[in-house]
Amino acid sequence: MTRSVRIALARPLRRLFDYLATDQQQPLVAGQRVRVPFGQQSAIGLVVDADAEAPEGITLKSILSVCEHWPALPDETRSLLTWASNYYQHPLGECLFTALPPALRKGRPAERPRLTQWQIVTGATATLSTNAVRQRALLDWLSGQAGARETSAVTKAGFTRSQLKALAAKGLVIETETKHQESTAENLPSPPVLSEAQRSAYEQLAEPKEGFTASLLYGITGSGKTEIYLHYLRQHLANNEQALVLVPEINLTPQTVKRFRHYFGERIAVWHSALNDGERLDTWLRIREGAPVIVIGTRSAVLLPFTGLRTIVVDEEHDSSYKQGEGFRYSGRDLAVYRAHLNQCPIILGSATPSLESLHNAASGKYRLARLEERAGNAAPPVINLLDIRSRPLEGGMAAPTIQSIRDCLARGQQALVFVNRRGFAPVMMCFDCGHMVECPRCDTRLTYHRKDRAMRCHHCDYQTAASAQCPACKSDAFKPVGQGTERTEDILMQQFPEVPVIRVDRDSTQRKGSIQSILSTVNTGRPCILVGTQMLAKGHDFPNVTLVVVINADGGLFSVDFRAPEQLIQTLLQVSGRAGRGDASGQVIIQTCHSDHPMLRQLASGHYLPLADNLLAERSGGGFPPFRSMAILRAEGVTMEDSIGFLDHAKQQITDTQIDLWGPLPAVIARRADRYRAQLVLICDSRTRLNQALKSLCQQLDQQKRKGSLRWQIDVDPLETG
DNA sequence: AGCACGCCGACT
DNA sequence: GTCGGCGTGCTC
Repeated sequence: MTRSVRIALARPLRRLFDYLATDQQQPLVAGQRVRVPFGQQSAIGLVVDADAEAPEGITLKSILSVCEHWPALPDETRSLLTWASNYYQHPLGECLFTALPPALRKGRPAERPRLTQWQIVTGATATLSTNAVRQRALLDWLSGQAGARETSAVTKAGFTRSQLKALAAKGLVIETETKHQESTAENLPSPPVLSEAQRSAYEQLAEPKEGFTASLLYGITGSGKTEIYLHYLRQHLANNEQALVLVPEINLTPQTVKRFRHYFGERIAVWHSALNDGERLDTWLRIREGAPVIVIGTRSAVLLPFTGLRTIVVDEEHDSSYKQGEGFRYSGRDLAVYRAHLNQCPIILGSATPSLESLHNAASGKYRLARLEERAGNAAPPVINLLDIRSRPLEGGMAAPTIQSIRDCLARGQQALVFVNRRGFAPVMMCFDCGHMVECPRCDTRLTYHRKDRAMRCHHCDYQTAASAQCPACKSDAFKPVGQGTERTEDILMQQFPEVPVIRVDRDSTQRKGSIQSILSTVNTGRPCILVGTQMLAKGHDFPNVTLVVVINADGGLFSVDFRAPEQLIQTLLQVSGRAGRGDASGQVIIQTCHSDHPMLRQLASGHYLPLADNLLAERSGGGFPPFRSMAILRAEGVTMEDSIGFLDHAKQQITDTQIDLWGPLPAVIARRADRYRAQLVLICDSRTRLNQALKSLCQQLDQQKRKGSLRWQIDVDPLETG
């Protein structure tokens, strides 16, 4: 019986490949990177099993080379991904490779990029030409620095690599290489003192000596959860141990990092999508080497190669950005819980509006619950008012009492925040004579209007076209945008309040003007102003002088087809309400609605999340939805709807377990996207294990069967969106 | 995913 | 008569 090496490749294939190890090579171990021949080319592979039984009837090829003599992926990370591959039914190779930084995926050496420093050459005589303005400035800046500075420090000061190179060529500065070293014993301040309420919540958290324990930290907005995390890390993390702090994309701001650096200095490592390949490789290897880092990162940080992970924190655990929306559709939060389990270490899940999943786990005793229901400092909880806007005239989406409240707020010298709940809402172009709306030629969507560049765009594909002044159907001039996009509201506010700045914060305005920080500099002065915006305003940012929050339209999520919509609506409304009155002045919230008698909204006005969540959980239980049952969706996308539905019907027949309920197949809510027709089959089951088994065998069968090449399918386990 | 092989339209 | 379109099949 011959032996072979089983290898995973970064290909969307639900299978592994076997190779022969050459004699002169050292014995391989799982997790090692190798280069192997694959088809007509070569590829980087990861060893999954170094001593497998060779398959019969195939002539195996030999491994070409070994990238390094140690496993790039440590055992624990590999276990995590192997589990995830099985749980999410995603090919193992693709799962393993998403945990490698791009440089290592491409076969680059696993070495930390050189750390170069630059310093002035004393006594250099070369002269700079008078037009070398930036080089002159750089030279001045460098001579003002004590000793050599790293390249990153130079670029942070506003200079460029090419300016450095130019000065080096003239012999005016010199480049030196230094070694990476973990800084030792910095003199760092103790975390801020905890309040009575914070201390009591802190004491309810599990301690590391208890092994794997998940704690759900329910702390209302403004209660100071971050201070609790800081204390916990300081108290329980030894100097040689690693920790992971997951945060939603939007919350990973320079301020957040600065706050952690203040208390943990150079131990803090940051991981997010904006890092370049060099930075990714450097941070990744630092973690792989076992440096005692505290990583603050977004979703993908849960896949980093820790070897001494002892504490995990997931902040805003309910946040939907923890779920990857395509490809390897993992939940960063759920993988974090599994990872804590693998490491037998504690995990803290924090939120002001915990997910129903986590609350359910707390209720069933799987998680322990720590409650923090007092705001830090002097801040009182905001008062929430429902304003019924039925048969009230609106201007830019706002009723007269709303505008009056904004006026009063500004008159008191305070700031107002106007939140446009635009989930599924955008300004579309409509003809007021014939009612014509412009649709995307490739999708079942309407084009949205963007005033900045007078363009109409599809939010679901890359289609765009110039906006016309007349209705394309009847040539009427009454062709205008309708809806309550932020732009319309901004207009009206500027008309009504010409004396104060109106600051719009949404994806458009932040992309155009750079960082959200610069946009918010006006807000930070504390002077009266109005913030108008979408989701972005609801989380993360602290606006001490905002005392009034207006929600333009709360009703979007009340009657949605998506079973998660009510939960998301409540979470968003409470999160945005939490922006009001975080300083000394108390806050007020106005929620405009056409359903002020809706029980859910009435309960929301009391400001308490947990009773609301209980009711929502009861509804989920009654309807047989998650978290009481497990759900997965099989999605298909083909050239015609018949192809997609036909494929799903066929798949449906292959699911033999009668304990699995099958809903559909049905066309997706947006049935046509980029000229492809989408449909889905929902699978739901009491037992997660049974569902997993069924999905596994379904995948196997579907992989084997021939089908139209144009048909694509995918599985989404624990889907967030069921449209 | 990539790549090759394989059959049908507009071009030097 | 060829170049190239992308449908189909294979990769240890």
